Amino acid sequence: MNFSIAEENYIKNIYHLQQQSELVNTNSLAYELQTKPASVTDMLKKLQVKNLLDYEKYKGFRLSSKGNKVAINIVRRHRLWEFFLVTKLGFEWDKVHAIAEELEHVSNQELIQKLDRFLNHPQTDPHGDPIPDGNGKMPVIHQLSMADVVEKKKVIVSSVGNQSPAILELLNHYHINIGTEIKINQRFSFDGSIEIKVGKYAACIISELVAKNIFVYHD
Amino acid sequence: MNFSIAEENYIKNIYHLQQQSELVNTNSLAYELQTKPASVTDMLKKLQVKNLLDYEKYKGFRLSSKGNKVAINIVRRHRLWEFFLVTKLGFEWDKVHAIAEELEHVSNQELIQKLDRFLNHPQTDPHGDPIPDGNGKMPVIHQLSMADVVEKKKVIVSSVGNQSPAILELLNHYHINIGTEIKINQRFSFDGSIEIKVGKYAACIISELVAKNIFVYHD
DNA sequence: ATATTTTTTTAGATTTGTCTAAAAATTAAT
DNA sequence: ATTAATTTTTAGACAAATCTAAAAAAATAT
Ligand SMILES: [Mn+2]
Ligand SMILES: [Mn+2]
Ligand SMILES: [Mn+2]
Ligand SMILES: [Mn+2]
Repeated sequence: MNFSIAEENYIKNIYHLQQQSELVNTNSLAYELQTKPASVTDMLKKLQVKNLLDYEKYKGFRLSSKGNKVAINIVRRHRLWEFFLVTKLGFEWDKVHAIAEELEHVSNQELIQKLDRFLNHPQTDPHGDPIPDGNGKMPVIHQLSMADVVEKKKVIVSSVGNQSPAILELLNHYHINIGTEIKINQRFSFDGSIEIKVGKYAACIISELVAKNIFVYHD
Repeated sequence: MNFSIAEENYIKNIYHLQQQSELVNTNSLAYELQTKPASVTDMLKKLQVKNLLDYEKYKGFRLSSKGNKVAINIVRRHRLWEFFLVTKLGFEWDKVHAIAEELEHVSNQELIQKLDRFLNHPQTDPHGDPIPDGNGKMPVIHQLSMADVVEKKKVIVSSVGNQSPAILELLNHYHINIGTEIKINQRFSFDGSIEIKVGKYAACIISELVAKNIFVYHD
């Protein structure tokens, strides 16, 4: 079955919202898609008719198992293209989302299968998110963003999302490299900054933006 | 300026039809786009309003200079993606057109510029067609398909569009390789087949399909 | 020159996806 | 338990892109 770009964008965003809460509501999906609640309701009906959605008026909605499969396939395409854009074309990690948002809708099975092989079956996209395989299976990722690590944990830097000279300069200043051990001391909710301790250096604070771009191994 | 997928498909196909005849007519464009003449007329008006088209009712139409620039840009994207699909992803030359037909509409300047660099600024697509540069300049191509060579001409094989074992087996049988000198004896209009003479072997006939896939240097 | 055929355009309808404004249902507050 | 606020849905309109059927213009044939 083939879906329109609009349908695919709805499906994918429902999928993402479901990662946070079992049932999705009209307003949050409208916000996510930058559209109006009335438009969402219209589309929900169409998706329900196509058996992609479990939906009861006024009661919220969730993807059906069929809808879930479709969603994971779109996510797969999106993340593979993001990986391609960063590793092959040399894009910065923060510039690829908008482009992948378009590329994900080129839905040719063989294209994605060949792209996956060309990229050597990557496990995570440039933001550290897992790339589902052709059967929809998500790889278990041990790597995660430092912005998501709990306090008091010791971690080891596995990769850096942003390859720009600007962040590399900053990481150098913090004495952070691939393999560096970092202890998360405390997270400040005001701006999402985190106090960390790197090796034997004095504790210091990194911004939320920096934390998001440092990926670490977790035990 | 940004154009819809439908608009881009119209613009590109008008461009291609113009290569054969200065003025384009409604029916042939409708045929090319697999749509109805009435739909074409509708779109022509829209393109005229956007200054992409010189159009007078009942008198045929052609792209404006602005429309031409847009068209060449779409052609550039299409051919770069085709080149990518064949050389990087390992597609057969005859499978890439439909996919490039979709990819060409992902219109991000930086994406195309980086793709071009990644591919090492290719001059021709897998079908031997020239790839315009970022300024719309078409490279002068000395290579052309044997299906386009005039009779009595001697040529040298430069490349083969189709890399499949099936055609390679056949070319082997004809004693044709890269660098082989071929004389075009006669073209038969019934099926587009061509009688050729390869080296000192007896003259033989190749099908139009084979001829289209043999690219040659021309003096 | 008139009639016939072909090409092109118009008129009006349809599908998809969107919107605003108003109504209905649900949830929260008094 | 009413009232008020929020959320969701409906009703009706609109733009883009398409279609069919009919009218108009141009090209061709007699
Ligand atoms: Mn998208
Ligand atoms: Mn991502
Ligand atoms: Mn296209
Ligand atoms: Mn081509």
